[in-house]
Amino acid sequence: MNAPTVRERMLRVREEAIVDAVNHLLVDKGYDLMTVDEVAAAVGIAKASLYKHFPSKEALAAAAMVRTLQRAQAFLAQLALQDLGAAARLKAVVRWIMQMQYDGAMPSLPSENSTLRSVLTGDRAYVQLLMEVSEVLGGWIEQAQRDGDIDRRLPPDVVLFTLYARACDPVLPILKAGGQYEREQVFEWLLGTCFDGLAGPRQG
Amino acid sequence: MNAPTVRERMLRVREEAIVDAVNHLLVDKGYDLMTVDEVAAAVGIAKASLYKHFPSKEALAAAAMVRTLQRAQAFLAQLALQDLGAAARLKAVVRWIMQMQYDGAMPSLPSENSTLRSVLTGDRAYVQLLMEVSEVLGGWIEQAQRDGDIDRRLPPDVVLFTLYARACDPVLPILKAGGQYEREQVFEWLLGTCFDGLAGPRQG
DNA sequence: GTCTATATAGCGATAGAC
DNA sequence: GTCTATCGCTATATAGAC
Repeated sequence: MNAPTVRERMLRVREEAIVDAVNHLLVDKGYDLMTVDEVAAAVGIAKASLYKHFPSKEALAAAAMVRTLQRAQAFLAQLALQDLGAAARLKAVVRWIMQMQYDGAMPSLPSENSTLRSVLTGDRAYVQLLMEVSEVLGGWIEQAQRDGDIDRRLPPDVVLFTLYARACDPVLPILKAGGQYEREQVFEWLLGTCFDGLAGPRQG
Repeated sequence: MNAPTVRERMLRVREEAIVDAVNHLLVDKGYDLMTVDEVAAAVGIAKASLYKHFPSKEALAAAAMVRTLQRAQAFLAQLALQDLGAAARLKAVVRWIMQMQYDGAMPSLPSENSTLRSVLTGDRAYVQLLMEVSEVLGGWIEQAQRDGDIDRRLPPDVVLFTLYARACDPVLPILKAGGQYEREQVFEWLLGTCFDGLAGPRQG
């Protein structure tokens, strides 16, 4: 690979700006309610110009979600370097998800039957990344079960789905919208209900 | 009130059929992807006839969600007659939600920023019912906290939102779609993660 | 109250000039 | 690659006959 030309760098910057706008709109309105006109307006270019960069609305959304997954992957890699137990790593992941969502930096994962879901399952890069991330998390889950920090009777994939579901939990946005609790306090409560349940820790 | 005429009864039956079809489509595709044409086709009447019964797509969805809430309310009333502790009642409610969803009888509650949410918050009957249901659940939650079955440090509304969120948890449909676990087994796992967390019960 | 046919509008995507 | 202008389709909602 040669060094990128000025032209290529400008293109890359422009496309980053597009993905930023898409990301913001996905957070704000979700895939179905987001329009390509809005994306173009947010970036400050004409709609037709958008289509020179990305071939479809689906590709726009996929690009944003792929970038989110890449950031998640980077966070996992950084976590893996630290001297932490498996359960502590999993909790850090959930906390990271909540922080990203609270700060409006991460779109909700698509629930079943959504348009976005079918878009993403058709995107090779996204599926590949999701598999890699799941691989890493799966290893930590099994380790946490051996450590006795996660219920050994739960199949690892059930645990994995439950963790992923934190990325589309409506409780966080509701509590944020309510505005009567502190950010960190909300994180503590939701981390608690996730790992210790509504009953709370038994030996505290 | 006089006794209903034959005409009124036929009207009511027809509208029940419409709400049934809407309910089914809401479960299947969600509000945004459901079209009024589909509803009409499912009922077997023309679209224009639908609009004689309900003034808009929004009203259709609201009617279906109101009926769901009425059924929830009836279940709560029945539960209140039984000799159960507060925590046991709350678990029964969560189990009921999961059963309804598993059997395709209950649409997912709308997450934040969805079209359906703004539709429902604008519907007086729905909001009123939701308040009544929340009142009952709120009482049980506080009792369960006094009993020590739910973490006393959690604000009751955080607990309430967490329970409501079980009605739009993607983990249940994913596990159902996977098809590799038994229905009752899935309920046990999800009930467990809800009340005892991923860590599981500590003194079991 | 049911139908057929149509109005109206929004949105994804494209044509074609520059 | 950027723009303006427009196509083509779909979906909500309505008109008007019966």
